[in-house]
Amino acid sequence: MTDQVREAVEAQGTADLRREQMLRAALEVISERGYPDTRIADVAERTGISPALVIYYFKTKDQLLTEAIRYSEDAWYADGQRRMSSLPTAAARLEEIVAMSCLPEADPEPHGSWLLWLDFWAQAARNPEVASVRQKSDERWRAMIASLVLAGQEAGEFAAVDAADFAVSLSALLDGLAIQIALADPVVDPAAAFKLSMHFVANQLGFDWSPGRLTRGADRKPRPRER
Amino acid sequence: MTDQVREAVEAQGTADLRREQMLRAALEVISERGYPDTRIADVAERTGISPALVIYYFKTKDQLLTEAIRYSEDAWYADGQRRMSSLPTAAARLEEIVAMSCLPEADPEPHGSWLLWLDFWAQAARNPEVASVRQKSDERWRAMIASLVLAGQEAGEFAAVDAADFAVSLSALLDGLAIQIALADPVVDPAAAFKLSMHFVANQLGFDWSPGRLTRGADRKPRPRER
DNA sequence: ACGAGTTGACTGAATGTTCAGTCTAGAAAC
DNA sequence: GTTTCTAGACTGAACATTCAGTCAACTCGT
Repeated sequence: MTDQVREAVEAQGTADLRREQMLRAALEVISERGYPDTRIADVAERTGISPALVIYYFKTKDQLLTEAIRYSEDAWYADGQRRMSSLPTAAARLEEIVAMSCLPEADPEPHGSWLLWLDFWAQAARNPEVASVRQKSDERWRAMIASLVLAGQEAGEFAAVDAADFAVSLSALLDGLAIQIALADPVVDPAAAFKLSMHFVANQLGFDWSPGRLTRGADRKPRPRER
Repeated sequence: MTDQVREAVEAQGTADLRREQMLRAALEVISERGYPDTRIADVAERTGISPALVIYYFKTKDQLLTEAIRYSEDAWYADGQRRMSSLPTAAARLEEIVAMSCLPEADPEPHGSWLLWLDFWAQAARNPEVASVRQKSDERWRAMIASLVLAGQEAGEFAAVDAADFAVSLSALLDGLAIQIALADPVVDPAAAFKLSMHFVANQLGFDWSPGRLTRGADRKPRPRER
């Protein structure tokens, strides 16, 4: 662990490393305590530095938290792109996306990322900075879905639905299910959410899908952690 | 105004009246400032009383806010029941439900109720009291949808889909769209959300639906306010 | 009918805590 | 030897909650 850190220190400037450590720590704390109850002191402690240093890097608490959210968003999106890049068909990529939204998989903190979304949304309601991050993120997300649909249609995999409308619907559905998953609703577990989503997708796009077609979770090698 | 208040005082105990005033004030403040930034002083000021009295009625701030949310939930659900009761077909009732989730209509505070949901979810993530309120509320909501579907199926209006699955999907879709609406996403306005939802419903349940079938918003008499 | 007791609603002024952000000065890097 | 990092101690403000009591409306014994 210390070695990893040291390597990283060599690799990039101390400053950048520190920044990232703090951002990551901030994300951890946010998902544990919630955005409003996250204290500078928590982030400092987890990073192993003094609270003053946090303020030195990020002028204000708000900036720290906002940047943390931006960081998380970017990581999530990049992760999506990376995962999809290795899959051949549009259908498989769509399935990967849906899985990413529904299934915890190798995620370390049990419900971490999902809870983050809830705070994120609530914060976006009043904080314009956060609102703009969220808006862009959603835009990207929908664009990703839409372009996948278009690709699938060109390849003859999918029926001719309106890609933009489909993107809005699917992303909304996934968001709604994510809420239930994040809050551990007894009737909507991840697997059920995944199945429902895929049925929706297959039905709308007119292709066949049955559960377990891709053996998820069994044959995956441990991915490098991020977020 | 003073007369109304006086009447109300006669009608029910002073205590109950006060409670309700505070709960309503709390909801207003929550949707303006957000749950975490709601101060007891705000609620007191809006009710025209001293902060101490708020604590006198609700032992802690947390209790006040939790009860406010419960109050709001109950009102919303009761409103749904009331609205549906006057509609003849299952399809019309479903449409009413969807409209209630998507369209601001005569709602006074512009985005009030929707923002409330975001805070509500975020809060449910860590506050068990709130979590249980949310859970029950969602249960009710899905049960309402499912029973509507069953009724429609018995009446021969709807196709034979699994009612429970449909309820989960529709409520998730509506939640997801509600987020976009609450956060004023430029591409997902209420009307578009309504249309998308109804297409989903009609498609799943196998009936025809075209926008504007029921002339919404034109022929409605002003309903008594609540929430 | 009336005044001493009783109760419930209510308040203003503390109290105490929790934090974000500042200040000063030392260590390290360049 | 100056700039960049870093920490510890500190301040000031914002709040939730407590406390000690006021005030009005009642009961009920006489």
